[in-house]
Amino acid sequence: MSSEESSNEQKYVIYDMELLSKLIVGIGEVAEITGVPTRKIRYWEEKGIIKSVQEADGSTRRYDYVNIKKIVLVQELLEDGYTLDTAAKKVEDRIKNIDDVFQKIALQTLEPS
DNA sequence: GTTCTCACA
DNA sequence: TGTGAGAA
Repeated sequence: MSSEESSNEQKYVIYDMELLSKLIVGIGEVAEITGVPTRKIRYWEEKGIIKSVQEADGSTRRYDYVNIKKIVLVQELLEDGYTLDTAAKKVEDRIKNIDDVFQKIALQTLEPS
């Protein structure tokens, strides 16, 4: 999705957050789907910019919705010429901002004064 | 298929 | 910043 392939493609929007938050896939599938090689994913994790959730017995890395999203975002920023560190920082900031917004919304709607 | 580490670009 | 290769 480089630039302006805007109109005719109909996209599916997943709005079942409950299900979305439970999507956890292995590194192989993440690599295949996102186009980021497993080697690079491990490298990023080693750098601390993403983290995998580990099941007790298995040794294979598995990634949840948030981290898969990070992988995609970081990759886009890298393609735009950012360094890995700055890309990671921008991703963290964006996620934090979004979290803050929904935190405020949640507080306002769940605890109306 | 996955893991790690060392070395190299 | 990322890969290759070998070994487990």
